[in-house]
Amino acid sequence: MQQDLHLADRRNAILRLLRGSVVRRQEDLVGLLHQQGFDVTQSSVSRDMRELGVIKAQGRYLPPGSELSPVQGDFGAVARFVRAVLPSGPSITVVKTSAGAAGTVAAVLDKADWPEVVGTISGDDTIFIATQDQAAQQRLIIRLQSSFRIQAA
Amino acid sequence: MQQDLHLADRRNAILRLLRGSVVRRQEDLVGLLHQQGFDVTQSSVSRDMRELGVIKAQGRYLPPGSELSPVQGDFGAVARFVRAVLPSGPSITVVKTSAGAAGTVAAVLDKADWPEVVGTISGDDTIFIATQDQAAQQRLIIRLQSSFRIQAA
DNA sequence: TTGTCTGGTGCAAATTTATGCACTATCCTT
DNA sequence: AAGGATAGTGCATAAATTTGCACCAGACAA
Repeated sequence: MQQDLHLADRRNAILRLLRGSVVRRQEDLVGLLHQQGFDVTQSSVSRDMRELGVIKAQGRYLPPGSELSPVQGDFGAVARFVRAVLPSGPSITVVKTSAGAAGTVAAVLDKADWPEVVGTISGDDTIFIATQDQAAQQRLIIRLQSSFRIQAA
Repeated sequence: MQQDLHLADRRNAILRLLRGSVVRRQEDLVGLLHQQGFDVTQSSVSRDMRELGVIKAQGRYLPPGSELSPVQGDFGAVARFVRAVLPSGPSITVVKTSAGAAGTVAAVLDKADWPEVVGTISGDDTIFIATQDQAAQQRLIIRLQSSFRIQAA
């Protein structure tokens, strides 16, 4: 199939468009492609998406390589300060952060107002989180690890 | 909203399920959740997805942190061997790979049979790709960078 | 307690996305 | 040159996801 310029060009255009603009629906892409002279229907765009390995996240389409940037709430912003999440006994969970960042991270946690959290206090690089019991603690840890994308202790 | 155990538990369960199984439709998730005792409809799952920042790629749902999806075709498998993509004049593009990997990478490229490629030859850690003209070369470079997820030269 | 307010939900309808089928242009093989 | 595969596509339709609306339960203030 050497010389199917149309298809190849269109797919490159799609990748470029996804990088440059916010595309929420395949129809949007159809419109943008039309502006650039590509006469194509949503059907083909749907197939292109699959072929290119395009990702849909937070309600928008993103090109394959793009880092899952659009963070998740405020967590993405502080995730890099979090060093570890460790249980201490059945109801206390300790979050270690880089120096001076505990307050910032704790603020985000407080704001999140998670149901399993009874209370938190934070020092310079450490946060103590109290949960009602071990079950809640386990849920909390799963959630923390997920939110900050860290590996299990 | 302190103590909405139901919702919090369900969302943690969703994250766990997404990590452990291949979920292609929200209905699948509804089924899995039912098995675990969560009585919920697809509507709520849809909302959970948005809230959790779940990603949909290659036709399946993935938890937020999960690193860039299960490769795209064969490219994912060899992407880590690719060191750089550089233009040489208006029609030759050079791909640098780790020692000994050029052949493997070239094989994948040949198999892809991209329209803008006229021909390729490979050494031990270098691949030369010939394109018809500069326009094709540019499209090729964009495509290579996208496929191998490397930053522009 | 009683009246408000708010978050979470299901239902059903609207919107989006995926796909079966038919058709065309090309490429290959003979 | 002819016949038979194949890829790419649009159309129409099926399948999947999102969303407006109404309702309900718990939290709060008076």
